[in-house]
Amino acid sequence: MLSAAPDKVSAMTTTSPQGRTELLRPDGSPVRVLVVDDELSITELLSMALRYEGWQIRSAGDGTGAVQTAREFRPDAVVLDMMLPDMDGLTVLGRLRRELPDVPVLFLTAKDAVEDRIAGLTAGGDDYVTKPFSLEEVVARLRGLIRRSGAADRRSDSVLVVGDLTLDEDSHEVSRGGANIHLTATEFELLRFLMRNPRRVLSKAQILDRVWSYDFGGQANVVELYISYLRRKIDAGREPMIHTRRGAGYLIKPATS
Amino acid sequence: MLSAAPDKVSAMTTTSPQGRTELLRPDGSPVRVLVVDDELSITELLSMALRYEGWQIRSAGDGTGAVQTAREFRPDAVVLDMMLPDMDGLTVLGRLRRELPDVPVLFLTAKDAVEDRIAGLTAGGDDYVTKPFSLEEVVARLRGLIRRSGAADRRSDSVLVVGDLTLDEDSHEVSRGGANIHLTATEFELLRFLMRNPRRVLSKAQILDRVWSYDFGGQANVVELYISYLRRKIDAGREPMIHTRRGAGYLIKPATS
DNA sequence: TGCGTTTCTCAGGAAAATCACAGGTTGCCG
DNA sequence: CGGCAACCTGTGATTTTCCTGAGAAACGCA
Repeated sequence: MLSAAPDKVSAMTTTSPQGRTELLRPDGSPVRVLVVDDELSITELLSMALRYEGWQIRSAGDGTGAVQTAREFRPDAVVLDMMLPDMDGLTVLGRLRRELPDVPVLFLTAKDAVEDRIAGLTAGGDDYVTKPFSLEEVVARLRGLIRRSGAADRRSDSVLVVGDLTLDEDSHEVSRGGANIHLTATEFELLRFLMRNPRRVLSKAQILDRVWSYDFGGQANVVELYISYLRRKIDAGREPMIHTRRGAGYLIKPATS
Repeated sequence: MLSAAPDKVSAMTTTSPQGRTELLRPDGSPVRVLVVDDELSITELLSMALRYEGWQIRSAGDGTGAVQTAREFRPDAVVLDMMLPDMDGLTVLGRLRRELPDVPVLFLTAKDAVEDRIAGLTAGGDDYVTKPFSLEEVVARLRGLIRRSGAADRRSDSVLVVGDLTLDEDSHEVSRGGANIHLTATEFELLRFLMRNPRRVLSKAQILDRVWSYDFGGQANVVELYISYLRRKIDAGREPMIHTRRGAGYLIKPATS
């Protein structure tokens, strides 16, 4: 096997004018991701979200198609549903690996299947999320996988910084002005979403769509509630960083400005 | 390097951004490992895990293939199942040795295999693990073999340190703040895995995949249980180093922070 | 074989997180 | 300034996640 894999992604990053951090391949071309799921609604949802990340997406509805597409598309990462109509998830994995030995895979599994036997899936550096998932979660995991699969440089990529607020995606640690802040899982994901889009107004609908699972059926005011929680922990006493744009949404920005 | 011992690996190490220590060959190229087993699922699993260590992997399904591959791949270490379809383990070993006199070999044996026969073999600096194995165990043994086969410097590499907690991979000694701590085999492997990934959240699935045998079919809460055991021994009374990230996993970090 | 150790299952309970609900507050408009 | 819509947040019920004691089974060793 050739070591200098031509399709390897280095953890090169660039920051777009909007302040969004994007992953790019060494030659500056967009990252390529293959999405495999038999439910069209899922592939559509994922494709849209991942395209929004600036990535190039292809999708397949079964194992055969996945392998075929992988062969010519040569993705940098694969999102793979474990429940496919034509073949077992592990079989697909094996065939994918024959085409692309080093490609990282993000598995999608049913919630109750986790206990059964996901043996060894995360051992090779791969990862998984359970259905129903939130888009932020999928994107975050994918970014992690891609980052780690490339040249293992750039640790700073796992840390988001806005003003004196920092969020470490590896250790899940958040601090403002040096002081550690404990966040719950949902608070963490919400803050991550805000911080990945600094100085940009995010509507409640957008937030709901990205941070909460796609099957969330609750009241829209959970967003208000969690923004409230975050403020208590992030802005408590200090100059506020989380701002409300009445009728539009919320945004985060450095305190001093 | 070309003249003296072209395939020799010095125990040169480098520390990746994540804090993981990697083995490298003197010229900076990745370590090469040949995996030999007739069960495809085993070679796949091992290849995945070892590749994740940053090593270059080739695999073979029988003795003939192993010798052939070894000839041109010239690995720095070999993982060799003693039960191969075409020839006896000892025969394979002999032929391998003719190709690569100094390469260290990690034997895979069935649990009930005659142990004394293996014991004789490992006298030459080789090592073995019994099936079913845990990936952490295989990786650790391989690292040891490779480290020892190279220039015999850097034994300090076998000691992991996080804060005032130290773990010696060679002697299996663990101590915190000078005080010796006795751990069982499983506790030791779990702690080693945590300490090899300090300040990094490790999910229960990840831990299960690396620390427990690949055929473990039990409840995922063994991880919780062993974390509990470790805390009793490591953190007892002291400032805790093992932390729970609810809904995400566990991580270890120095107490003072 | 027998005994101490280790591994693991099971289950109860504690703690934490999530979210609905509802009343209070704020900003905006005429 | 009044009224309305949008937003904020206290309270508590429900659910999820985690911790740990007790004991059974497997193991290791003499």
